[in-house]
Amino acid sequence: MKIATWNVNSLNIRMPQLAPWVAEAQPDVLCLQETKCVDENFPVDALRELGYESEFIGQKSYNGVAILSKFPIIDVQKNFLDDNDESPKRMISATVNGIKIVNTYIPNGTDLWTDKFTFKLDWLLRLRRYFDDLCDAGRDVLLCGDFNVAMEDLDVWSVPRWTGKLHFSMPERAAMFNVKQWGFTDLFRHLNGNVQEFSWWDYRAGAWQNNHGLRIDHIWTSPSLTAKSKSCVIDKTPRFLEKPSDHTPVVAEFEI
DNA sequence: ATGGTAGATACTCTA
Repeated sequence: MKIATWNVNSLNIRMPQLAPWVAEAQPDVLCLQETKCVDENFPVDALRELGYESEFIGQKSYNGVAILSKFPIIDVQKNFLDDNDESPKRMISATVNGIKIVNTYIPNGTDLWTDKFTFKLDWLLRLRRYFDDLCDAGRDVLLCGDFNVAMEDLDVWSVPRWTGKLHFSMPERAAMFNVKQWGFTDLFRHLNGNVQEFSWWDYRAGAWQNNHGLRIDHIWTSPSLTAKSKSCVIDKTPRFLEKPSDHTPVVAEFEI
């Protein structure tokens, strides 16, 4: 079973790239972030023609997450239980083939110690509480998405450039580490050792051309699911296309 | 200290 995560930066504008990518990569489950698509406009039929059922929660212009699956999707939860209609649409969870999948678009934070930054830190506390309250660390649990946090030195193209900066600051990494402490393994790092690969390159300042990237898109797994993992790769091919998303997919394969 | 680009929206915000 193959599970992928991809921040598409607008699903509707990316459909012409998503369709051939899924035809080639053939993920059984594809978790999307930044769909920027209200539920009424979600391309359910087009995705069904590609072989996927969809569960989604979106809003106008910003945010939005979805789980696409070739297998039945059950026990869907959209956003946290203490969210309301005005809350940004950043989380969707569901069970597919016995795996509890939690797909997150973790807040960007904008700038250190702004309101949006403290919202990010608080959101990560709530994410940890979600696992404490509603998930069993002894089961197959997968947390994935655009985390907007690079966890280690190897995950940024330049440590001096990023030290203390948004996406790599200590408070963000500590908040993310607290989530990890629930029982997660960073699957890409676990299976690939100390390689340096990135999943996001800023559109600006020639970041892609200079490989000035960050690894901020992640697949984290609970112990029983880690034991069933076979591979975890970052597929850079969509980032080479004209008008790409600034993120590229991360794909994991399991013996399930 | 600032700007560089992209997307959605409607002349600005978010990333």
